[in-house]
Amino acid sequence: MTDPRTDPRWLDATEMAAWRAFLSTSHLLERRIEEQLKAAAGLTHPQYEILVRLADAPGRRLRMTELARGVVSSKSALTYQITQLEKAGLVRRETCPSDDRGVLAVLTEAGMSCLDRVAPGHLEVVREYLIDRLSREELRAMTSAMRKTEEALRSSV
Amino acid sequence: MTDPRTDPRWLDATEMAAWRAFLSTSHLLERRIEEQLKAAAGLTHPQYEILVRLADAPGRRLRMTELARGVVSSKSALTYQITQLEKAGLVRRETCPSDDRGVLAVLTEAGMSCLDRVAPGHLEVVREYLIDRLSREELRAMTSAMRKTEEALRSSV
DNA sequence: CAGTGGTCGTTCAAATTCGAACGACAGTAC
DNA sequence: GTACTGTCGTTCGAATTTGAACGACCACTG
Repeated sequence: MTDPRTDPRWLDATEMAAWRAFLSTSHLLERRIEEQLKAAAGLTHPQYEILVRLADAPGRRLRMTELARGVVSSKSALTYQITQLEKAGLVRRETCPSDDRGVLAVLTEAGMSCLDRVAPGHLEVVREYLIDRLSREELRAMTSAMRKTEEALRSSV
Repeated sequence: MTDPRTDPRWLDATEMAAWRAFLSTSHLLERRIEEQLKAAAGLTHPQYEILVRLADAPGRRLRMTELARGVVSSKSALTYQITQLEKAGLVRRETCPSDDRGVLAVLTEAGMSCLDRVAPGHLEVVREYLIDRLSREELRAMTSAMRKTEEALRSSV
């Protein structure tokens, strides 16, 4: 384990360029996606991601904590967003039958049809700016890289 | 130009996996970086990025709008953060000599030494979770991919 | 010089985020 | 059963972000 106080290993030009490109691009893409979702459905990106995760889950329902892990947000942020989505009728809360502490977020029919309506336009943005611009080899390498980092970050918490 | 309403080109499994890995990883990494910077220096990531951009700029100063472009934030968010950094003594404002509307954000000596103090620990995180885990080929492919997307997003606005 | 359209940075209200603290419940040990 | 330790989801206050609206200024036109 290196000690950054005594061994400041700077990034070389190539590494720094990679990091900055990643950083700028993730922010720019986030901005663009947010804009598209807001215009198309009045949804924020976190809200959309919640709907997606629920739609993929067995029974279209997930425990709050598990959902928070999936969408990478704090528990309190999820509580807030589920409340918003509940007001909009896209999600409802159920108490967990096997654990009285637990709460299940459940995708409603309205939520499902909202997702069906919004997903194509959203995915078109993802295609237009990211997926369709990458060669098959770039796509493969990026996925591999992202997975390594994701695994490292998830297992370190 | 395809119409998402009539031609919903879904992402195949490989593409979807790539997109989700990118999304989760960028959020997880953002979280980890935020945590490290907060603990090490009481800085947020946006604040740190502002210091970096100013340190790299000629004369260690940049126009507000140009700086906002660089760090990918709204103008109002930048106004807020520059005010915070000014209170901390890391940045000061100057009026632009060539344009009375303009404001220059200038990195102070304290700001420069703060950056020197904080950068190694920050870059160590970037290394530990991203850079050092990637092969040279993955790094190259990721940079190429990110640049394509970044350029597309910057030129479309 | 007055007029016009655009850019600059700031202000404002509203929405969202986070971490810390909390009460409620689960699981285990004794 | 009682006590202890940990997890669950929520609440709270503080900090931050956003887009819209604003006044100030620039550059150009006539």
